[in-house]
Amino acid sequence: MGRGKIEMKRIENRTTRQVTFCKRRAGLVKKARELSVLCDADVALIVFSSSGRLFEYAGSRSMREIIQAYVDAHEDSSSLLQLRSEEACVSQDLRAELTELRKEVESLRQEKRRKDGDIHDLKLLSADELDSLEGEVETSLCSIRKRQKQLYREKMNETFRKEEELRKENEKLRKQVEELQCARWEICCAQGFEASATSMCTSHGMTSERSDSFLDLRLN
Amino acid sequence: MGRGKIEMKRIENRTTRQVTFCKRRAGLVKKARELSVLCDADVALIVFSSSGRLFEYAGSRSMREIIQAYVDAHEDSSSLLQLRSEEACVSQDLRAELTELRKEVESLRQEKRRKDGDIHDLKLLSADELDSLEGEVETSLCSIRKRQKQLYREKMNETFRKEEELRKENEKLRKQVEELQCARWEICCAQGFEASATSMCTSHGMTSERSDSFLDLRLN
DNA sequence: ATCTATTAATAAAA
DNA sequence: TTTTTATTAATAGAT
Repeated sequence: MGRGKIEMKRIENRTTRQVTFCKRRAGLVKKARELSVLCDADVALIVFSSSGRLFEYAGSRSMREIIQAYVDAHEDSSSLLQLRSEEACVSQDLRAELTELRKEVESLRQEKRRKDGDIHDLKLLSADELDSLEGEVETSLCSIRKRQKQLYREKMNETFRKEEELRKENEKLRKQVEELQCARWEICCAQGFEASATSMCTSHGMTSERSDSFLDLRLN
Repeated sequence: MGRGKIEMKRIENRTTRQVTFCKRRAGLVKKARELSVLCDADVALIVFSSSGRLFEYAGSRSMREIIQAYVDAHEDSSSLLQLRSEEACVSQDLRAELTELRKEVESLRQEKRRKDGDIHDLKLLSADELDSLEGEVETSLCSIRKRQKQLYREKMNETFRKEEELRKENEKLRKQVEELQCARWEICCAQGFEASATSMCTSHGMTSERSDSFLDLRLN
């Protein structure tokens, strides 16, 4: 990407090297930031120019935190690094908790990655370890499906219960309606059969069909 | 640079984010190496994926040396006053980290319990959440089984390779034996056929069967 | 993992 | 230095 390719070796011309350093350093920092933002990653970049000038970038967390995390990940070499400021400022028990928590988070994350089937972590396992992991995950899957079924049953039961409730209520309402209609019918009878029955029914918006079947029921 | 621009914010789709992370991490490391080589710079790059996996690159010098140089550069350039405020910040940072870690441990533990199929935790999930959990665990199981098969194939290939090696060695040895026996036979011939052939063969513990087939081969 | 249409980075020149 | 511009490189989305 440029007016021509360049060989991947130290640029001999001092000026060209300096210019390239400036441009590429800026590009590298930009890319580091993009990785951090797009992928929610912690990125730390330290660059010393050939003349010894320091440039740095830290995304998501502070440089100190990221370096600390790096050191934690290489526990055995931690003594080689001096992080005196931490020693000076944090009380003993707080630091102990921090160490414990870091360890636990690391171990939980690793276990999570394995259970998530991350290929990089699975590659660290032997055939036997893989088998037992498979067993664990299978068991989990069974439990999850069992719970799904249980939840499904619960919901169905709930639905049935509601249905039954509604059915009973319907029945009750139907009876009330019937009783009320019956009462009204009797009033009709009391006022005289031939003249008033049809006028009452039609004046309350009943269809002649509905009215007929009602009459059928009452008269049979 | 791709089939379209992308917004510079966290990629929400988990799969896309992971793929992008892989690609861009590789790109970033490549660029870091190029800067280091072309411009003779010391470059240190530390990347933690969102799942906590560590990736690193150190050019020109070791990571430890570059980090040490970084720490030294900060110590040298800070006055007493600046150092104090920095330390105060560091202490703040640690407290914040502690809080974050506690939260993360709790959330990882809960997720673990869910993935382990703990009924109490599963009961907190809705049907939809259960479905997506089921999907995740199924996918994990597939990955684990894929890795099992891969490992199995690798082992088989190794076995085949060894077998082939042994077969070839056997062949070579068989030829050596044949040549030696042939040479011995010629000596026998030179000493006279009828009298000495049988006595020589039997005197070196050959079974008559093996001896016969050998004679057959040589005489046909 | 591999491919390819696009965008992004940058080498050289100004 | 910074800007411009011709080229190469990186990579998003698809497969």
